[in-house]
Amino acid sequence: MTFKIATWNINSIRLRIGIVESFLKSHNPDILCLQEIKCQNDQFPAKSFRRLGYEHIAVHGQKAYHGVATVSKYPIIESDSTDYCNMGDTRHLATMFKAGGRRINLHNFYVPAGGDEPDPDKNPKFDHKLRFLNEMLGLPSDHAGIENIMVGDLNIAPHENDVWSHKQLLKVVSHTPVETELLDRIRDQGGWVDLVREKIPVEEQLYSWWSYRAHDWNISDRGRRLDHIWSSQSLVNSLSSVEVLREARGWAKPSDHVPVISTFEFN
DNA sequence: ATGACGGATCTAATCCGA
Repeated sequence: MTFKIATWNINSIRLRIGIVESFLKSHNPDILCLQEIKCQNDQFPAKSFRRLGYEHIAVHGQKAYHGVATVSKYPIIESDSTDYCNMGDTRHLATMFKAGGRRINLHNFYVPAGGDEPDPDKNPKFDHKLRFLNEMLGLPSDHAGIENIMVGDLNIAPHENDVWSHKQLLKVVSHTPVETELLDRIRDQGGWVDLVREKIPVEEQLYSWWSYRAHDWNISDRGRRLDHIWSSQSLVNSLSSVEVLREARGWAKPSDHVPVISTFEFN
């Protein structure tokens, strides 16, 4: 039984449903987790997904900002969202799947970006980001017989080779030590494994986001790896491949993020 | 200075992203 899971910060699902459809046709994931859908639940283009065989849909949207959705070819046994920081915003969606004898809970996250100034006393957005991450510290990868996968836009590039210039980004939100160390603690305390770096050596530069503001994103290549797929240690042996779809940044009217894909083989 | 842009909304000018 194959579980091919993709995550993609789409930056408006209504604007980009066309490239999402072509991505689904060309790469055929079983499950797609979206962030920044930027619409309310009843505005989500569910019919487009159903037409392509994604009959199981969980949406947690809001007007204009944020919003996460998980669409699947496999049945979603249950879904649930947690309101991190009690802000009433839509940044988390958990969906439960059965895979053979396993029960797998898939977390779809959109962690706050954190604004410009990396100082929680001066910048409430950075304070929000740190409080959100601190609440994620309690999240176990393996609990009561349920194995977990975590995907999404975590808005942190943890390693030196996850950014185009480690030195130049040390004081830039997304790569400051307070953020990267907190993300390491979330991973280690929860027993999570960074699946993308299991397959693509940390010595290689790897990005999943490039700014819209660059003159030529591909030539300047000043990217960051903000989008992640983690799982419990118990699922690592079932991981067959990962892919970061860099080419998607060059598609017509692209998102500034590209899909990140992991494939599991369960027996 | 990566930031020389691109979303959604109160369709004009503003807020937001990272």
